[in-house]
Amino acid sequence: MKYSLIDLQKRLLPDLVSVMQKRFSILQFIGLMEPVGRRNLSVSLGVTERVLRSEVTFLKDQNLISVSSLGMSLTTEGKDLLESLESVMREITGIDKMEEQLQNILGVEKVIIVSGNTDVSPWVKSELGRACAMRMNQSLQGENIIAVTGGSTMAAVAEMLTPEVSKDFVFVPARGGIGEDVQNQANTICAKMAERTHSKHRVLYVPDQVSSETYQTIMKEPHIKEVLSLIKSASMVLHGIGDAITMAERRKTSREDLYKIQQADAVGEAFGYYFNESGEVVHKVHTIGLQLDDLEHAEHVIAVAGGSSKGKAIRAYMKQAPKNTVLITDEGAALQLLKG
Amino acid sequence: MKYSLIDLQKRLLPDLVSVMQKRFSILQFIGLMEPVGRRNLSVSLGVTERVLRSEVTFLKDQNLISVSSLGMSLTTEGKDLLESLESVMREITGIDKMEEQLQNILGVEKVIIVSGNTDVSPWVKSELGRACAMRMNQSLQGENIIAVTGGSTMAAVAEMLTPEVSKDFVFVPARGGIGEDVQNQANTICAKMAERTHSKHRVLYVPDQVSSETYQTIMKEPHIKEVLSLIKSASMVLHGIGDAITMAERRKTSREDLYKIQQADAVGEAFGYYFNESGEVVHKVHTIGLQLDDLEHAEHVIAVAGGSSKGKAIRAYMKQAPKNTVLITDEGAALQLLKG
DNA sequence: CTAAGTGGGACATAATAAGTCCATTAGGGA
DNA sequence: TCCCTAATGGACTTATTATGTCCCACTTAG
Repeated sequence: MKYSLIDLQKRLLPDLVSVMQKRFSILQFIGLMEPVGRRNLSVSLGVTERVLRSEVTFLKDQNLISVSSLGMSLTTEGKDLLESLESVMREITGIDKMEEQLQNILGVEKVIIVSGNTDVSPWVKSELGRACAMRMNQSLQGENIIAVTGGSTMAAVAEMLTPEVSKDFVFVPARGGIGEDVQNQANTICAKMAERTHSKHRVLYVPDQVSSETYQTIMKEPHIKEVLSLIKSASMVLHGIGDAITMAERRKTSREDLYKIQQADAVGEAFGYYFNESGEVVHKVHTIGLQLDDLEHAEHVIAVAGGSSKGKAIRAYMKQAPKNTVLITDEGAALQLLKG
Repeated sequence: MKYSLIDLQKRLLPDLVSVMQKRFSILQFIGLMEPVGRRNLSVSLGVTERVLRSEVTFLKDQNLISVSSLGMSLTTEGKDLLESLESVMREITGIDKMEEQLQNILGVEKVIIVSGNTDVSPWVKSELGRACAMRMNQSLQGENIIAVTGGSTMAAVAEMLTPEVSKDFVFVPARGGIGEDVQNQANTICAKMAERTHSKHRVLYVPDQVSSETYQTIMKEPHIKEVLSLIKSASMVLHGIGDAITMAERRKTSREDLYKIQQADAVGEAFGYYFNESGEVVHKVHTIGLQLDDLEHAEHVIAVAGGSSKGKAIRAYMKQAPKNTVLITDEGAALQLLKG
């Protein structure tokens, strides 16, 4: 894999872009409003006057702006620089801008975008995983219960976890009996995550379709009851988002359910819930564990999904998603979301 | 004029390159010596252990290196990054490296290189001027007497001065009677510099070739005496470096002097002194004002000259140049200097 | 078993950034 | 002409961050 200059720099100096962005927008505003005073400018930019002042002295030393008793203006040099910057910044901060835009559009806590498109470049899935692991590392400290769903994306997240993240985790499958191949089952993924972080996990095996009677019996099982209470008290929920039809087909969905899903124009799926384009729940896999309403009570909710083909699914689910959700996605999906 | 990405970044975040360089070399060393411990590494890199430690924790957080009880090693990611970095850094820090090398080779206080080649791109001369103005800004505060020579390069410096540099300057021509066209005469340039910085200047008009008798008379002139004493007490000397033959031809040099200069294989010229490739003075324009020996007593000496055609001249003069000289040149000349 | 190497914890201190308040001044409108 | 507003820049305090310093526990090679 080949890194671009800016990627290298981001890695070696992570707040390069944010600093550049800050100074760039100061120049931009001055260019727009010149001559302009500090107070005036600081409110426009939403920074305190003091930090603006520091920036201003810096820019003055760099000979990019000149100050007079009328206010600040760009120097000829500053104008030239700004001109070159305009095009460069669009490129550099494209992703950052997209994150911001999506945060606003989707109305969630945070959107994290990794560059690339999972549909085109499979390795981007690992990048999603890494971004998720990083986020977990940032948000969590000490003991935590983490509820996890299945899917290949979640499997990628598991692969990117390291013991450094923490050791006091308990991973639990978010819901029982969502039949997939073993490798991508929630139970398997929980085990993998626990292994990679040197922490613990629980399993939850329940038959998919059961009679009401059997259901009651199962629910009385102490082991099951414990896992269920763990799920309800999870401080973090980690889940993927899938394309409705793909998911339905992958699972052993009954013919009538499949028909129902198709008729209702379901496009998205997350932890067993199917959503149409308006974000309404049109079908729900009947099983125990985490329910949609429970999400709001979790401190952290991270949704991970990438690839332009998942754009619709993500948009659909996001209409229902609780505000405390953090969406981790890729450029491919992000562009789809913005197109909408 | 079009700025490149890295130029923009340097301007918006001046210590970007130095930070990148530092972290890059840490990665480089670890890659070379892994596994290696902190103490060991810190002496190799010549940084204190504590700052290395801060860097290490940073690199660890970035997942570029891994630490164990054996020491530090690169992660796979770190290796990938390093590989990409090797080529990028060569490019980015090429000029910085050249500056360092030339400082050592020439044995002067500082070498500042601007990118480009004055011979090819005329606008680079303005860049030289800007670099000089910046340097002046950095080194000088309060009241200063500045002795200046003539030449088109010095004229370019004058063009780039701004009132921000300071207002308490007195510009004086370094030497009298070095005949050139009016535009590039020391007197004209001093006037221009004074005008652009809102400060003062003096003029010094003396005939080129005079009899000993006339000379004595002139020297008694109070106005001349004052200017001469200003020159001797200048805290900064600003001068260009020229190609010997070109300069000799441009001046109204007598036939015998021209012959003398050519016979002595003079290649370089600065403030009326002609130097051969060994740096020996082979001819000297007889006039009053700044003498070569006076340079050592000036606090700051800035020599400005660019263009690959001036490489030889610069090298010749630099053999004589006082140690407190700051050389401002361009890539074209710098490459010539390094070739030698 | 020892000794030399390792990382990392803990704390003091220096350097830097940011918050806060105010003095001074230039320019524009009445 | 004069005053009022908005401007910068100085000065001080406080918070945050980087660095210097010392030491301890641990691993591993010999």
